[in-house]
Amino acid sequence: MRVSRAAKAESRDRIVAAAARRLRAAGVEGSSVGDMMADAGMTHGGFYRHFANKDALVAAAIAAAFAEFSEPLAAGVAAGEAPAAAADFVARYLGDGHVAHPELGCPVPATAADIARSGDAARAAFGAGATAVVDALAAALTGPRRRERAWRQFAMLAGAVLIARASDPATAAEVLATARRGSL
Amino acid sequence: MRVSRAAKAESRDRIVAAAARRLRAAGVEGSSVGDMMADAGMTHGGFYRHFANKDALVAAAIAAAFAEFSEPLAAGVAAGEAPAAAADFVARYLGDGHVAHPELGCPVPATAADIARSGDAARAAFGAGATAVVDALAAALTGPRRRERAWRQFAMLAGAVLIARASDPATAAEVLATARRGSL
DNA sequence: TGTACATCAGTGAACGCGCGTTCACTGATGTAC
DNA sequence: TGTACATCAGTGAACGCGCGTTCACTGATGTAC
Repeated sequence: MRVSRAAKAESRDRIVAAAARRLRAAGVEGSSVGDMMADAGMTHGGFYRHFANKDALVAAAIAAAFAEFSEPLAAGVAAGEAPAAAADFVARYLGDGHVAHPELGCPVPATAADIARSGDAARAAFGAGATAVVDALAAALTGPRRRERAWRQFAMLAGAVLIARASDPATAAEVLATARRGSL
Repeated sequence: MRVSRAAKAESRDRIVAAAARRLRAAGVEGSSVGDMMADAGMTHGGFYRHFANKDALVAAAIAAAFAEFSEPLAAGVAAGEAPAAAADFVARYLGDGHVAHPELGCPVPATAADIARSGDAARAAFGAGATAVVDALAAALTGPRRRERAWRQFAMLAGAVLIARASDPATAAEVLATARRGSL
């Protein structure tokens, strides 16, 4: 049963969106092609009409995950409200909801270690996504070396959430409270 | 062919050491029990004489990896040379060698996302390891809120290396150079 | 200290299972006239 | 605009493979006397 070009494009979007969520929750090796296709409402056999292999989907999903997660920040910056958007981004990043729900969160703590073991396409998408976040954060800063300070802040946020998710509750609470108190 | 108690303890140490390296290089799901046993010079069947299951080995290996990686820092602090030891630790952390060789590096960027999906034992070992690093870094600082500043610095280091490993070369170079210039 | 036997560390085959990928098939869509 | 045919999105079975774990077996170690 062939499907229209528009329907195919919608299928692809659903696969990428499903993958973007599942990859953040379960990791690259913990997310099977069959799982992600089922999340998108299809069976696994049709996968290769859309992607050459699993790696290609991972690369597309990483780009989509960055775009989705940083959309409010990017929109605020585009609207000329960079400082408020950046403050909201930091508060959201260090919030309990973000720590508890990696599937909707930043791709850095959720997927970076897996992407480090992936191909060039996924790494390029990852680098571009991280750079876009830092560009937006830098737009909210004033004074010298804004871009450098944005990079260090983003690295600190990602490291804090990464450590919190992997630690016992007491350690997680300590690193998060500390990060919230001093967001650089 | 039964083996002496001392030989069994040595076998266990070899398994844990092999796992500590392979888990950092390949991740939890990318490191099979058979691979790690082969690294330790044994076949996979004997594994369950030492550990109840793969999760138990992961927890032991995380503790060993933290101890191995932070040993120079801990030794320097114990010798009363905390500031020099902390400076060496930061330089080593952000060095090209550490970025290129996760198998001998900090467990945070290499394994945290996997440990976040593991059981309580692995998370407890992870939290204890991270806390020990921060305790040692705090010993090198002066002034108020030393422990908080040590946590933020460690989170920034881990985030920077995590992002660098997962990004294209240009982005990796930028985040590393930035982290080196401002280590908080 | 010497002997007889129970224990158990390590081996290698086997288990059920899920993985990424391939393929024959279907029928609706796209295209050529 | 209508028709005939080629295309191809999606299905579901199948492939070879590696996974975590179990188990019967071995022979050296540990223990009881």
